[in-house]
Amino acid sequence: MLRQELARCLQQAVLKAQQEGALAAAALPEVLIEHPQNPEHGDFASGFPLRMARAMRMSPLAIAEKVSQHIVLPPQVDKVWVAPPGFINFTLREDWLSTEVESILAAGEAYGNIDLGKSKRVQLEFVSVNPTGPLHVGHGRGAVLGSTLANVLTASGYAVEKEYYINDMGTQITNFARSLYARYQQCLSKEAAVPPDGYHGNYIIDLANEIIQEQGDRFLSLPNGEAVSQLAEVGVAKMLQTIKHDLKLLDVVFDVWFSERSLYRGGQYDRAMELLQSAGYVVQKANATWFESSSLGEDKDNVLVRGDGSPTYFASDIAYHYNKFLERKFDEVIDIWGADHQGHVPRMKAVLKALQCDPEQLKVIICQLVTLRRGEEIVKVSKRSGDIITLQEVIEEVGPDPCRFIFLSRSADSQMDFDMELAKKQSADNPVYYVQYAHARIASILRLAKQREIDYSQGDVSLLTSEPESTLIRRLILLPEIVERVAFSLEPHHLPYYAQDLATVFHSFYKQCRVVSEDEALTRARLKLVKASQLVLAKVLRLMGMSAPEKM
RNA sequence: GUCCCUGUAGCUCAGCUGGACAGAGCGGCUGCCUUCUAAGCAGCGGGUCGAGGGUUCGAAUCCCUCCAGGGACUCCA
Repeated sequence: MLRQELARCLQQAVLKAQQEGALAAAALPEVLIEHPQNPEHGDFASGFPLRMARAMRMSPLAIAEKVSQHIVLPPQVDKVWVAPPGFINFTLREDWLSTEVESILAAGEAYGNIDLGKSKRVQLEFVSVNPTGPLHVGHGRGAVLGSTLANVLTASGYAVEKEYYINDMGTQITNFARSLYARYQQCLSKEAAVPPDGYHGNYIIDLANEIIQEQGDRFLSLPNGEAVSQLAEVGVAKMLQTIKHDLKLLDVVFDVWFSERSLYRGGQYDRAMELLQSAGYVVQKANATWFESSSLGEDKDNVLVRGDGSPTYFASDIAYHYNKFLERKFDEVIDIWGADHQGHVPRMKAVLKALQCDPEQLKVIICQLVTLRRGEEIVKVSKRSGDIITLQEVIEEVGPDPCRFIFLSRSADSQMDFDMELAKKQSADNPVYYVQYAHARIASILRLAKQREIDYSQGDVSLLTSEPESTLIRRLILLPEIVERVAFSLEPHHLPYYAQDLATVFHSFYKQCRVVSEDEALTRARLKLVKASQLVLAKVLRLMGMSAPEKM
């Protein structure tokens, strides 16, 4: 990328200046190239001389002068100049910028793809909600974040696998099954009560009725324990169907659905525990089996196997990550967890150390909570109690594209209010539609061109020299950098901001530059630019998992 | 009590591993549709960047203390 190339040029210039004695010898920090906020400062800039001033015992401005004298400019750059208090600025050549339009057209849908990943195998695990109830908004956030990251990492040259971890055993599943059994009995006019720590939501009743419709009252004749365990199977399968269905509404699709129980049938659990044991991290105390995380710098130990002999969620998760790293051998694993799992992160890092893996291979994104509200009123989403608003209802009310856009527009670090009233009220002026409208506008221009049978394949892009045109091109060629940045930082929220910015620049161009006009040569050139804009806009929308409408 | 996240314009949020006058959307106020989509464009107004110290040539950004909101500290997941 041009940015890296400039950094290299600068570095070489410094070295050369040092060799010639123009600059004092000093260790060089990494040369950073940035985009100045103010366009008057050029396309790229570096504050490198400012940082070197002390070590070189020279004024930043003087250093900048020396460096710029020694620099060999890459062909894309028009000029380099020095600005106080010691910046080195670069401006791109207008004729090079216009040829970038051709590059975009040539790359087509692949424009923006980069080779950061070098085909490294990355597993992205997200959502992984207990199959004991429908998804709510908070889960939607994780789903959108994860699927978008998967899109971007794929575009960045990683081999990505998306996985959903199904917690299909353990205490919560038992609570769920008992609750379901109670509702099942109630629906068949039997006395029964949902356990206090069970699931009280109405969806359990619907589920019970559905099972009755399909399988009748056959569970009544089974012994209590058998009925519960069979209903657990049926109930979990049905909840998973609902979850899959809801995720599909947001265009979230997984490659692998991984069952927690399979870790026990497949021996991963035994092998992982054996490994920890032989490494000396497993101790027996207080009637339970513990992972001695305190010896790895944690503030306390954690239970692996309870007094009653049942393994904890933590033990399963150890077996699961053992499987991810040592059996499936992913180069990198990214887990997206809710804020309530934040305390789990250092534990899992400690586990990796114990398993002789590099903790850096595991990246955990903690996604802060979502509060759902309608104006002032906070809407409850808890699964275990009373009335809830499901993700499905939110999507149906707000629409999948606005949902995705809203979820993506905030960094995972910050908690968000999802205001249904606002989301719907804003619809008309929603940034979502603003971006999509730009795409639809483009489609409309291209339709007109087609209707008039304008062949712009031979358009001459060197005619694209006006200010709105070059501003637009400058934005278009930012796409690979945005992709890189999102892939590197694992922060997809930069995408919607870029999309919006691009749309703004396009709308402005549209207003100032008539595309299909009397001037045939200019028309052909501008149609190329418009087509390139469509490719980039559609690409960003696709990365965000949103639709790129031809008409609105 | 310990740990994690957050605190930037009336509201919702960006601010790229310290940089050149602090940005966007919404809301408010002005203008702009006989030509490719006005779900648009152009402009105005609006901020002691939670508070106080510190590091630095330079801090919204890094360090410390404090304040406020949220979350985690279960043989729950």
